[in-house]
Amino acid sequence: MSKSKRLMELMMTVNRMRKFTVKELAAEFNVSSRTILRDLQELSELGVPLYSEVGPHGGYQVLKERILPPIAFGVDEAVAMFFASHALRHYLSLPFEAESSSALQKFYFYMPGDVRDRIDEMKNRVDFHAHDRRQKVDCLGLLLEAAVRQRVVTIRYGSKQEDSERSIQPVGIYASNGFWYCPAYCFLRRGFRLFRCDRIRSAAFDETGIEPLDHRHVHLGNWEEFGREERIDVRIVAELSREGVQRCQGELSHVPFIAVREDGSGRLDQRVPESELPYFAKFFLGLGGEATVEGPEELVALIRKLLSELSAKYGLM
Amino acid sequence: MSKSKRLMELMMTVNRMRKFTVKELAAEFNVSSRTILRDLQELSELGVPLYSEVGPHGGYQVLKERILPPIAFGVDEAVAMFFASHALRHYLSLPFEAESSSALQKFYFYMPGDVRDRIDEMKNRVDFHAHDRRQKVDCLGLLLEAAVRQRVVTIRYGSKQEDSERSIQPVGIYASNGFWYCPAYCFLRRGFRLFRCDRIRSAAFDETGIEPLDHRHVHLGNWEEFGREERIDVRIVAELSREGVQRCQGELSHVPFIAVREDGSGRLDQRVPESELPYFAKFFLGLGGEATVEGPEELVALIRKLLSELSAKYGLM
DNA sequence: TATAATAGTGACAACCTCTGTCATTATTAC
DNA sequence: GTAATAATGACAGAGGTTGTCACTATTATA
Repeated sequence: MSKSKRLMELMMTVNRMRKFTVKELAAEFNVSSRTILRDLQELSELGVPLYSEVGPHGGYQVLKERILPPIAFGVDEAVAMFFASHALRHYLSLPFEAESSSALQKFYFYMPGDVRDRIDEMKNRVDFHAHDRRQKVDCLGLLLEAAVRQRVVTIRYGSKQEDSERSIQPVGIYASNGFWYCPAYCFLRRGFRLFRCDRIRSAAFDETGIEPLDHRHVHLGNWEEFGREERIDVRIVAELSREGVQRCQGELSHVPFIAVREDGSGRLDQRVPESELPYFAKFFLGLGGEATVEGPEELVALIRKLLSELSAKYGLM
Repeated sequence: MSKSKRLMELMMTVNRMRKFTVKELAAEFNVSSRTILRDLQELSELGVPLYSEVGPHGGYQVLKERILPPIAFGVDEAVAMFFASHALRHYLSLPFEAESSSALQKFYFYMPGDVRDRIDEMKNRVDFHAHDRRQKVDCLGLLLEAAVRQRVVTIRYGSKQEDSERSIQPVGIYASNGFWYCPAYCFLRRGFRLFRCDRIRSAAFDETGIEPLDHRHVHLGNWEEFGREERIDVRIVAELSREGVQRCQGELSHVPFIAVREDGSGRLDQRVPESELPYFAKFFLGLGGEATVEGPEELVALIRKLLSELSAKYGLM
């Protein structure tokens, strides 16, 4: 094998292995230890961050900075990755320690000229928005670590009514609509609940010895299925104007079932958990004249109640 | 310079240059043409997709698949890029032709073992949500191309009231809240307007010969500043409950100015364009009892009007 | 049709780099 | 102390690399 090829393969090999000795590599590549030593020095000069320790159980290591081997990317692929990563700048807080901007700069810098040109062209023309939030969330890394390692976390949580202390076992974290959310098993409520990370005032791994539950099979994709047996559905029916249809499609978090007519108006007919009726009452109120709720009766009653409260507040009755 | 180093640099060089001849490279690297030919063949064997043409104006080219040279990434950097790109799967439509998933697979495949482990651990535990939408948008690529190349596009647009045909010159496109938006200069209204891409029923480059305007200085970051001279601000003041504060922070698209008190309640005091008062009237109505609007008088009047309409509709008066 | 520009191949000798071996030093765990 | 490991230097020989030259093939252009 020629030296150049050996160097390339060596680069990949040392990246694959956490730890290795010169002897091992010499055996693997069928060359002498002396040669491997010289090769490793050359890799070092090429930028691979090697670190060595002498003595028994010593050996070589690659430091946490790894070399990504040469990868063939199509222009569009590289561009897509670039803008996806670029979108992370909208997040004030990320669960990763490193700033993604450094990775982005490297990526950009090493890109072939025409890809870079393409990116430059598009730089101010494409974006994946996220709501910009001022609030910084410090606990993301801890929550993620807890989710990965199945650990219990004690948090102080500011819910709608008041602050409370509780122990949770996170399922994971996700960003949505500019906020970070953490679904977790709540030992207080004995069930899965959704927490908003910016309302977590403080968080730390549990020290009181609460035994973690085995929730390795629960993840972001399926946690909602667990512990929701008490859910009762009611059927909402509402008549929507053209604008009402558009706002429902835009603002409801789950894609609503709406039969849309030729002229753009439509009719919503959807089952929702009974517990969410207060939310929908306010939602349809916010649509003003664009929506007319026909059922269920409880929902209409809630809307009437809100209406009279508001009428009183604004001096109409 | 040693052969290995020359090969590495050669790889970067050919990636940087669109087109090149053997002679040029020979001059640049101070070696003979024969050597460069041998090197290029070796690069070819290593996977760089080279293509050559003989004759005058011939030469070498690298095909559109480019080789990304070795890059040193920290674990966190690679992880961040991975998840950012992973988030693109939420988008049914993207302005890039390539599927980002192919890039992601390559990226993942070539990653050092421990980085891959780290990603696997986190795979179902971190996510950047985007509202999942059923609608597919076909015109994204065209709009983006038009924005980059300063071209005029003729669209059929379904606005709040009705469908209409108009010529626009896109500024760019961005995804927000699950929808794609396209700010553009509208030749019909003679000003910049925001279009929602899924409401663009059809789009094509203009054929009627409308002269594009020079809007190269207008981009996603500043387009709102152009052509908004008629804007009149009014000052909204509202008292908010704890929940009201949270909903305002979550749902208003611009970060609102809210003075938050110890107990979580707060007071909003913000200037907004007068034209948006109808929107805010409905918004505050949707907050129900969590908000009490104190001013301006026009806003309160709008709310009262909505209230009495709704009261009539729901049989309260 | 001739000419020039380009890629591509083969051969060969000179040169230089790479490789293995050996000797040696330094460090550290056990 | 001993064994395991990295690190360095010297040297000779093997083998790879390079430049030159001669030649072929293709193609745009005058």
